[in-house]
This record gives sequence, structure tokens and C-alpha cells, in this order.
Amino acid sequence: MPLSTADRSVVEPVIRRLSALRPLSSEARALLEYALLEGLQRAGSGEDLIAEGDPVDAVRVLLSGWLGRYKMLEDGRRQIVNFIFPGESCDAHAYLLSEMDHSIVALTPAVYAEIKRARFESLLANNPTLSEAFWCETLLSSAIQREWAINLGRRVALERVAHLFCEILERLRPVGMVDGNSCLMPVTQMDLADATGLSVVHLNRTLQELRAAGLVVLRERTLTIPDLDALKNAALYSPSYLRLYRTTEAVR
Amino acid sequence: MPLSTADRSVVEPVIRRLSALRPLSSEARALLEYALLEGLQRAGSGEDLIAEGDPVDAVRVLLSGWLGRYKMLEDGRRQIVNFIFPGESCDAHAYLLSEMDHSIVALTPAVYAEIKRARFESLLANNPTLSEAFWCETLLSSAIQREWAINLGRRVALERVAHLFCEILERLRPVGMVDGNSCLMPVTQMDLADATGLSVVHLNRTLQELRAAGLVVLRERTLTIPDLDALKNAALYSPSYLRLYRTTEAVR
DNA sequence: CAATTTGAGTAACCTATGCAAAGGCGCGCT
DNA sequence: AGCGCGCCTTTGCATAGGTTACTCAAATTG
Repeated sequence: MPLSTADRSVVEPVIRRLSALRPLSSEARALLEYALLEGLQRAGSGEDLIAEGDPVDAVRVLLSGWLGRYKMLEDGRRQIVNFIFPGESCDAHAYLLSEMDHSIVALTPAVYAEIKRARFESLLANNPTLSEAFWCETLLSSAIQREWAINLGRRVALERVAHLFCEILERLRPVGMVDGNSCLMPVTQMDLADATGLSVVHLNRTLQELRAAGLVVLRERTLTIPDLDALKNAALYSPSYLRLYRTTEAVR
Repeated sequence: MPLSTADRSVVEPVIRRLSALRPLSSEARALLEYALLEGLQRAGSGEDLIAEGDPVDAVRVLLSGWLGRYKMLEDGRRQIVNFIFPGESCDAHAYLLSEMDHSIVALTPAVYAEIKRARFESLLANNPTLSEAFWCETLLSSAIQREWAINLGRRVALERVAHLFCEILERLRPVGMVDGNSCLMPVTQMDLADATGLSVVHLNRTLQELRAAGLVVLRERTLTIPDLDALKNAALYSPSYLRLYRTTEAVR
């Protein structure tokens, strides 16, 4: 459903994120901003933005809320393979392939911009730097994807959840959604379980354990990390896969 | 170490794979072939081609042998996050980011081509279609990465191993390395364990179970699948993430 | 050809994680 | 206010999978 009232500031996270990857000219920013505002959409919690098997005809860029990229097995088992946070785009170049290999769901109410493929391509054609920024985003999300593989395959429950929390904090920070070491945690334990490859019950147990160890405070949909280094330690967290953000930012 | 004797046919898998993704002009093929033959290299089994933290200055394209993309935790736990098969490239655009977030090891003796970044970029600049083919490859490998996430997070041991075997067969087929439903399986059980997130012992148990069920025959480094549909069934295999190959091939 | 290494296969034991069931809390709806 | 429902939480129990340790065969080395 299109959005009637369009406050220009809704696109800010996108501009922030992309210009951290590549220095965007003010012209590029303006054109991008315009393209985004043109296609504003809302999704209710639980709604699929696009589903496995769908053809891809547009690029979606998230402005607010959390999305989940997920795949399902026939029997209903679900794995969230990545989160999508404000400022990130869903499938910047997915239209190069023939159809979606996974689905994207709104884990919270969400606002996003939909840019039609042709519109997007002409936008990039005139802005090589913008184009490169979008490609970097895609590569970054692959790097995150790889980190999730080792998280799922080799870390034990406590490490997995701790690692996920570290990552969320680090990914939310550059778009200004972290206050100190606190952020909103608007998703259900079921969602967290599906992201960490655990059962809801075991996720809950692990959460208790993290709380008991004083590593996380989680209440009223707010996550607070009293001692981030301690949590990173417990998570066997190595920032190299996200350092890619900052290094390129420094190059700016 | 550079390779002295260079038989032109070594690059065939690369040409085959890329032209399955996008129709390459004979000029593009020739230029690519030339660039590949220029930078032939060998790696011994167990040797790292590039390691986490290294800057990326070149693109590597595998011609023969198997590579493994992996990440390690401080305490030595290793996760192979993807395999790389002949004809596939390691990190076609990785140089857009600042450093490697993972390592790549030769799981068997391997022959590959190394193309310096500048050389690669000028090659692509003159061949938009070739460039698109390489991008498709990158996107395809992300799709595989996502499938690995659900494999590690939601499938049980038997399904995981079965799924891996199905995938290997389907990825080896387009480069002509599958004979009927048989292929070479040159890696150790340890490697398979690290790819499926299991311990070696449990991987071995699972292999026994697959054998006992008549789903796989594995001996003398050769994998044979008597009934591929049955194995896919046991694996809860859904081809949508690899169908991306064929559909785009059909478009050709 | 002995010495060594590497990989596959087993077994015993133990623990991390899954599963089923049930209760409590908070929130929106009527 | 009262109801229903989604979400969180807890408990008890079952089991998949990890760990350690050992054997055996085959490949590699000297």
C-alpha cells in the first residue's frame, strides 16, 4: 500500500549506509532520495514482501522496521538466513537471476521503498559510484551470510545467540539506531530461534543463561549490553566480516 | 607456482559455466581464455590460496580440483562455508571490499588462474555481458550460501549430508564432471564434517546410515547415487536455488 | 621393508539440544 | 470488566550428536 505522508527524513538511513560504503555526490544522493520517495510502501508484521519462486521485478530498500530473509523446508521448519535492517536493501541485483530462492518477511511493521527494475538500472547507469555502493552492499551481505554459516555450524547455543546480539548492535549502529549499547529488539523469541537454528525453548533457556551471566539485559523489547567486550568474548566474535564497513568508510 | 605446460582445454569448465549464465560472444571467450592462460597456478592439497585478513588484489578462477571457503574460530573449530568447483571463481569482485573475511584452501591439488585486479577490470569494462556473467556467478554463490544456512540450521545430520551430496552432483554436472550419477569425491571425511557442521565421528556414522539405507555408495573416492530422487527426498531437497542455473541457461 | 602418517571405522559415555505440555502475563477486542 | 490470544517462561524427559580413545588398513616416507 502506498504511503501518503512522505517525510523526506525517512530515507536518511539509506543515504547514511550507502555513503559509508562509497562517497556519494550530492547529485547522486538527491536522485536516489527522489527514487526512494516515489515508491514508498508499508508492510504489516508477518507480511511477506516477496516469496520464494517469485520473479523479481523491483528492488526494495528498507526504511524502518526489521525484515527477515528466510527459507522453509516442506515440513515447516524455517531458517531465517539473515536480518535486514533500516537502510539496507533486499535484493539490489536479484533481478539478474530468474526468481527468488528465498522469501522476505516483515518481522515488525515496516516501511520500505520499491524501485522498479528499469528505474533502478537507469539510476545506476548514470552513477557509477552509486552503482558500486550498491554492489558493495551486496558483497557485505554475502560476508554476513558466511559468518552466519559458521555461527550455525560451529558455535554452541550460547555463543550463537551472543554472536547474533553483537552483530545486531554493530549493524544497527551506523544507522544511528543504537543508544550507548542499547537497541530496540522488536522480534519474538521464535524469530531469534529461527535465526540461530535453535528451538524456541532452547533459545529461551539460552537467554536465561545470558541474563544470569550478566551478559545481556533484555526486557520490554529493549536489548542492553552492559559489557560489550565481555559479550564479544563469550561469542568468539571476530569483527573482520563487519570491519569491511568501517575500513571502506575510512577511505571515504 | 606458475605452470609451464598450458593446454588450452584446461579453461573449458570456466567457459562452459559462464556461458551457461550469459551468452558470451566468441570474442569475449577468446579474451577470457587468454587472460586465464596467462596466470596459471598450482596449489598443493592443504595449501591456502588466500587467508582471512589478506588484501585482495586478484581474482582467482578454479580450473581443476576442489577448493573450500572456510572460516575458523580462535579455538580451532573450522566451518567450510562453501565448496568451489572447477569453472567457478573464488571472489570475482571481492576487491571491492577491503580485505578477505574468510580463507580459501585447496582441498585437493588444484590448478587455477589468477587475474590481477586491473587486468580483470579492463577485461570486464569492454565486455558488459561477460561482466554480467561474473556478477551472476557471485549472486549464485550467495544463493548457495543461503541454502547452506538452512542446511546447517534446520536439517538433521542425515538430511544435511544427503543434501550436500545432491548439491555437489548438481553443481558438478554442468561442467561435465558427473558420469551418470557418479562423481569423484576427493575430500576427506573431516572436510565433509566441517562442511556439514558435524564431528568427524558423527559424519562417519551418518555415512554408514546412508549406505545402509542404500542411498549412497561411497568407495575408492567415488560417490555413486543409485537413486537420486530417493536421496533428494531424504534430503528435503528443493532445487529452486540451483534452478537459477538452468533457467538463465534456457534464456540463452 | 620397517617406520610413520593419514584416513576410515567402532564403541562407550556424556551433554547439548529438541520436544511436549502447561501456566502466566500482557494486550487488544467486545 | 472479561475474554482470547500471542508471547514468554518453565519443567521433565528423550535423543541427536559430541568427545575421547582405540583399532585397522592403506598410503607415504626413509
